[in-house]
Amino acid sequence: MATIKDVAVAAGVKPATVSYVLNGTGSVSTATKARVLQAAEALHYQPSHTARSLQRQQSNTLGLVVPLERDPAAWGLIVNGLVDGATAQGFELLLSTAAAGQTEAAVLAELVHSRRVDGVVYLNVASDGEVVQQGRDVHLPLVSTGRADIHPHVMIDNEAGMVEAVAHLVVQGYQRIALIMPPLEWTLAEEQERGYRTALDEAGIDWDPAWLVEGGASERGGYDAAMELLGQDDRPDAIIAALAPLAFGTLQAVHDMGLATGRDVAVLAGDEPQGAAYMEPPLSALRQPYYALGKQLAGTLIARIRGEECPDHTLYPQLIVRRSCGE
Amino acid sequence: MATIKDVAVAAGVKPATVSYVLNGTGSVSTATKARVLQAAEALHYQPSHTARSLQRQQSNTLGLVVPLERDPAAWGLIVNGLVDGATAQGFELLLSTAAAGQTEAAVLAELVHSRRVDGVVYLNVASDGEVVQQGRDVHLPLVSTGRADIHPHVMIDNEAGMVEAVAHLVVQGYQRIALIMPPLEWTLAEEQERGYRTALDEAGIDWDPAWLVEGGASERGGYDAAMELLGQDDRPDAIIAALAPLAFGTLQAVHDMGLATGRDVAVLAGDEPQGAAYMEPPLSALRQPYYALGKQLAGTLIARIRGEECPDHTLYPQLIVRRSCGE
DNA sequence: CGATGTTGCTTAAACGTTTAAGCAGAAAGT
DNA sequence: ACTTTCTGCTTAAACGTTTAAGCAACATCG
Repeated sequence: MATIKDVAVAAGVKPATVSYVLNGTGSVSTATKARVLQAAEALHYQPSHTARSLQRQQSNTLGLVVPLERDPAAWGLIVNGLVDGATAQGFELLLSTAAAGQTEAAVLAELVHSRRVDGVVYLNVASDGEVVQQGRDVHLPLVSTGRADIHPHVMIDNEAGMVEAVAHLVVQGYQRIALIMPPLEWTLAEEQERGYRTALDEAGIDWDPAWLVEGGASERGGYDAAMELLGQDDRPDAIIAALAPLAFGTLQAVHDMGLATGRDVAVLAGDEPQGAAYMEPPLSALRQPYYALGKQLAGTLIARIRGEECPDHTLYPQLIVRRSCGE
Repeated sequence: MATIKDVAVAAGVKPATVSYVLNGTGSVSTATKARVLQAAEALHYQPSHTARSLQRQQSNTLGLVVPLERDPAAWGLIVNGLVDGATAQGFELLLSTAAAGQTEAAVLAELVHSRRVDGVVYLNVASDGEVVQQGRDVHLPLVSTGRADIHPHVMIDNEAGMVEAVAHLVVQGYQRIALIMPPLEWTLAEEQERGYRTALDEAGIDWDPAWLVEGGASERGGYDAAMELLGQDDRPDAIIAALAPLAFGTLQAVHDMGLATGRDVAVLAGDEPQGAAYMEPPLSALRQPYYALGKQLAGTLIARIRGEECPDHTLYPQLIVRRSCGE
């Protein structure tokens, strides 16, 4: 592989001159410039990213601490957004995840201390108390999502999304609206619950605490939770399932109870699964802006790295109304 | 950030000694060793990955050329497999994609010449003739999928998957089996068609060329293709849709023609969408081993990098039978 | 015509590691 | 007691860049 020295020799100059030509810094005669460019071209020369990083003390690379738990659907889109956002600004993306027995916090620390990235994206800071503290200590640019108290951040306003969903159900005439929540330790649970309460209070609707149940993150959990809800005396006439798997389980439960989704009980998913439009009935859902989240995270982090202004951002889920919550 | 020099000073030795201690090479007295370790600990010293890479001429990093077109569902799983496979062996993953107006081949070339990765994963080599040639030229370890003639590779045997699917439909008594294919320039199209023909020939069933239609990659394309198929005089009694979106479009078309999926016409997806089990009727499908693909790609590439044996691998789709193709 | 800039290149240091080679001093063998 | 071998450290070069500083040669100016 050709180095700057090879090019220098081929062009009959010293490496420094080659560097000046290639970077457009320094003053070089047109003749020399031409010879250098030609030599570089002929040798397929490309600077060693490693050597350049070492010297310049920056790598044009964004680090991503890959979460241990990855919601498969969301995850792919977030990575897409990140890589596109990074590439648009000339950055690349380095993925790092925990080896066996390692915590996410440790991965972050390693990434930071290895000095091979100019900044780090940390998803779901919330889930890890240790990291929150560490995030503050780190002097390397860091952008996160999931906690509003770490700056800069990009948030998805799940509360607003839930408010919109509940409000829509209310307008449709539903009065007994239940919510199957994700694991309570996820900040998502808290955010959605706030939205749920806010919307119902605002509508002046009394709600039964028994309509708020945790379903975990699995289809099975959603099924069990929905069965419990539907078995109540005063059973809900609408169920919001926070996650896609919970919604699947719910649909199954509604069916098994001999009820019809959309007629006997409305179902709305807090996260839109692929093919939601093709289920029977088509499934209403909140469409989460995962791609935009990734892209914005990259953009914000790069702004931060460059010392530009990097305001916090908030993105909103979009309510997609289909037949599973009436027509 | 602490460097090896800082540690050396703190421990009262020279940098080389620190290096020897930390890498376990060289002979150092236990006393000195202890002092060095303590100093390193106190300063939170971690070697600069960049400097180490420069010196060792290897980075413990795998490069991934991120395709321009990313099937969102598959993509997330493949990345998961890659990152887990890499991490398991102490490697990290660098994502690189084309900037505006850049080809995938150019990204590959840049990645290779930048000398910041020890090997490259290239998905869908097939789609890009330029890359095939380049792949052969590159002396950096390269692993691919999608073309059996580039070594090493990890393939998904789509032909076998299709044979299994068709054979199952035949056993179920279906005789007029149609196939909605992905874009014909994808190797997938060719592989699936081979499987389709093989299975039908083996079963001694005559098939009508009109039952093989291209549907592209969108729901709309699947809808149109299915409408065309179902409008024929001798309409098929079973439709295999190569991709998830094609399957969605097909389901819609069956419905719009006033037919019942699973009773009037069987539908089988060549790629299983999330929630397939919860559609009505539950959708039969080939489950693609995307995660395993990613993991194996990483494993194979690392073996190649280490100079170990790295045989080619073949993975198989798994047929998941549900009610959309009879009971 | 000598002082002053400017142009175009070179020299050399630096970035943070690793590692071959060197070299004292101690232990061991003759 | 004198070589030899080991132990434990240091010196210095190397990896491939960038960039400040140096320095000729030449142009410009009073």
